[in-house]
Amino acid sequence: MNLSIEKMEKVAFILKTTAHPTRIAIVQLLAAQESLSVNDISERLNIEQSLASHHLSGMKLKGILSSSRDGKNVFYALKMREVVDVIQCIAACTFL
Amino acid sequence: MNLSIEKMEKVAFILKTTAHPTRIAIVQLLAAQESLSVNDISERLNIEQSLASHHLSGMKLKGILSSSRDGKNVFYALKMREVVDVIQCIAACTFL
DNA sequence: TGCATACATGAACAAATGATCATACATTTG
DNA sequence: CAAATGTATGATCATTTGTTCATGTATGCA
Repeated sequence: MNLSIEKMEKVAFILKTTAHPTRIAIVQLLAAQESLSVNDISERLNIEQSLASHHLSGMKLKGILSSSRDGKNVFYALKMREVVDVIQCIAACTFL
Repeated sequence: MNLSIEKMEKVAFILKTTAHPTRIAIVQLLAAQESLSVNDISERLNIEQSLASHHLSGMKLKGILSSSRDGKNVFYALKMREVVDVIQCIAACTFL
């Protein structure tokens, strides 16, 4: 395939954005749920609202998630569904 | 589907280990070359020997690469070939 | 044995990251 | 409008990461 430097940097950027247990958990939730509010996520993952918000807005900023407000709630959804495959791919390794 | 906490941590660990332009470049080289010496790699990537060695030994420690000495040279090779697919998967995203 | 080549290692430092806390902003409801 | 609920943000701090430099170790060869 022979990736360019620029492409490798972008790939690294995406991998880095995904490479965290909490963020992987978020992707897993959103792979099954279409969209969830910040509260939903922070409750299900047992983390503080603030921390969830930080992770979510970061992932949105980097193009992995999208969000839309509905009343008091902000719902996040997967935008870059490819990350699901990436996670599944690594998770499928028998030696893990 | 439905990864355990432990599994998510392991996946994050692997992603983190891969998530760096230089390390992605190393994986790309080793996807095409079977095995390369530290010097080969540092020359092709235009980085210092010391830096290449740090990256390589880190990746070995984390199970992504293997190494074997042949005379004065130490040859590194891909051990966890799945990371190639992970990189290709992300790189294939049209929007990158 | 001594020197050159190839790698490894560890200290040191800057920069990035992750978590927490306090607080600000937005929306709905009384 | 005031209070309550849901979310965002920014400061702070500890930890991790990436890089460089100096130096150490291993192997081959004169």
